Amino acid sequence: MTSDDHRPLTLRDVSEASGVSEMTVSRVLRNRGDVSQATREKVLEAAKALGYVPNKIAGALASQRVNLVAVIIPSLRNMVFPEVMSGISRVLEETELQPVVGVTDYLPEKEERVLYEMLSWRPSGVIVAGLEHTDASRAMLKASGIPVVEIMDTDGTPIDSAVGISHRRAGREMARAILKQGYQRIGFMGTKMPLDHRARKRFEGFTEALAKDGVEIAEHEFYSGGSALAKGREITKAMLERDPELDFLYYSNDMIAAGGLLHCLDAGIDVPGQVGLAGFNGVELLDGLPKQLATMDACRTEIGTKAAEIIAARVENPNAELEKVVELTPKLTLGDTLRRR
Amino acid sequence: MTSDDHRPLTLRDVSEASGVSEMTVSRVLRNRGDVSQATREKVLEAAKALGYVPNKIAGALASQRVNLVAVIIPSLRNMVFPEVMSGISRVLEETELQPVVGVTDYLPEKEERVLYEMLSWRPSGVIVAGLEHTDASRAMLKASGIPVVEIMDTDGTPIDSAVGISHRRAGREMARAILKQGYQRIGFMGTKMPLDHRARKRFEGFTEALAKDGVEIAEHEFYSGGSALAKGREITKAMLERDPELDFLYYSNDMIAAGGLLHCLDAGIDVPGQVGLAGFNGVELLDGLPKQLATMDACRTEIGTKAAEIIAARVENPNAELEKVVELTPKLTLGDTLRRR
DNA sequence: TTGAAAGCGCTAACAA
DNA sequence: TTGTTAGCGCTTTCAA
Repeated sequence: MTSDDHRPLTLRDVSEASGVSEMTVSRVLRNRGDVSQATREKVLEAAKALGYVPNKIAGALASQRVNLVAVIIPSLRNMVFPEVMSGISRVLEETELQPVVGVTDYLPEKEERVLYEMLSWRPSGVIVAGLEHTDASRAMLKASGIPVVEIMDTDGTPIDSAVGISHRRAGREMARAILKQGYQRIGFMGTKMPLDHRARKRFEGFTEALAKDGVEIAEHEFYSGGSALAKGREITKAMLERDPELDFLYYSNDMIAAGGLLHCLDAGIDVPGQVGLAGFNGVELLDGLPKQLATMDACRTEIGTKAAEIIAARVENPNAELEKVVELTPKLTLGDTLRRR
Repeated sequence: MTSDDHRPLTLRDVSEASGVSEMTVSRVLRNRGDVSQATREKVLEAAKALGYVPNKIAGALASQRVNLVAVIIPSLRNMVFPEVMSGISRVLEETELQPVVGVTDYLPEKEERVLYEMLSWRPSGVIVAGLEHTDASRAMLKASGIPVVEIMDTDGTPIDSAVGISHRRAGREMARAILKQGYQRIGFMGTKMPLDHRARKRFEGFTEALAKDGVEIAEHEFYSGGSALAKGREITKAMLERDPELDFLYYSNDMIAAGGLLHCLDAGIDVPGQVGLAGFNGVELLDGLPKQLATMDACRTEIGTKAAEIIAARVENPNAELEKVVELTPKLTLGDTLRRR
């Protein structure tokens, strides 16, 4: 039996192996301060030979600096969030900062737990989806004293700053576009998610703008679970059977809208002549459907990059004067399903 | 100007506020050791009133324990990995352990960097996608002395242990199923990813099994970039124009296969009579297409749960005797596109 | 350019 | 049941 019982290597081991003080080894490994070329090489060589990996736990405690940015999102299975993540990563890769993801499953209490957990690692900043949080979560974020960016949504008051789109406005604009094309008898389908505040706000903006023109939603249905594409087919079929006079269907996301489109094509319904369709999100994933869906893109990557830029700027200079709310403008795509001939 | 310059709270603050020693506060906050009900309440109250969030950096350094599991995957945008993640999370939620994700973008050098970064936080275990790594990465993993589970693939020799499917075998089985239905003139379409070893192994297994029956791939094409659905349409169209005699198309993933299916239906091609189709992955996302695609599911969630279970067991008992390689069996679904009438 | 000492905020181990 | 002491492995600060 050897004495190799896997004690992880420390600076001290590198120090001994290279005959240089721990302090100087530390300086070499961090590229800090002046170190002669000769010592630098000796140290690097020793570290590499031993396979030394620095202990960031100790480093962070000593330096009181943790180059982590907590990113708290509802889910990874909704393509929207991976896209936001890549925007964040792209920006942070240019800096010392690193994103760390936490997932809440759309549950406020879980968000609270995840947040507590992440804050206990003393990150340099927090990016969190949505403006709605438990009181305890808001309190923690405020007390943390670190930059906080709430993303995706701008309909509300941010704790510190916010980057996103106005979902109410998005709903209103879609409603206007639909009315403008002469559609009148409109059905709505969405997820049964009392906690998906953004979908709720879009729905509110949508009905509000319709109401201004004296139009009311003729039918609506909220689903949950299952494959979105299949669900979209299914509930579209059911809704059109209930009310065959419907001339437009608005969906809370592109996936169920795609299902709806496939149903309509199968059923020989003329789209967009007889029935128009629109979704929300602009998922590139779906380019290649028989017809291009009308949709509104949620500026996902841009939200990520902008949020990360704010965090980076605030970490760099905590007193930087930055806009508190960055409202991006979602782009409406009429596609082939929202253009009456 | 107040003295409130946002020094984060420490145990000492809670200790002073509650009149209990730091050590006892620490015990209460961690539910360790015996503490009288009275003290416990005093402490909890003080901690809550102050809004104290423990400093895990310090805790981890002192206890030499970090309840983090590094999960290193190529991408979050391929739905496969979020699904693996949810399997991992589900299991780890029952334990003290927490997953932390790192993304490599399918680049070995980036994997190496991410791994180094994660190991420097001294996690309790590592779950990493694939069996192919740089020498430096393997060395780090071996030297770390923590449990390592390589996931997705079992065609190779794991560093420590592995959970996945045999992609070679998956390719072979698909080939046999296709031949069995009497298809003879087969085209292959896949991603142009020299670094996607699993796709490569499936392709190898596929051609190998065909060769056993004296069949060779008639056409193949590798694409990159763009929306998979649109690409699938496009390259399928091109391939069928080049060789109209093809009677089967095998795709390296379900998304491009779906694009291919949509093209065939548009072009009035009888599927699966004239041309059969198959993909790989079994993405639930796509249920709801006009025809159900033949595919092979990659056991994504199960890979996640099993890998997490291994890590949890090894953390619990480092000497536990566990199987080194867990090979799961992918389920072949013939669907509507691989069944000659 | 290098080194020595002190301490980051917590917990293990032991003492009372 | 509670408290005291001594570090965990680094970095900051200051001295040489």
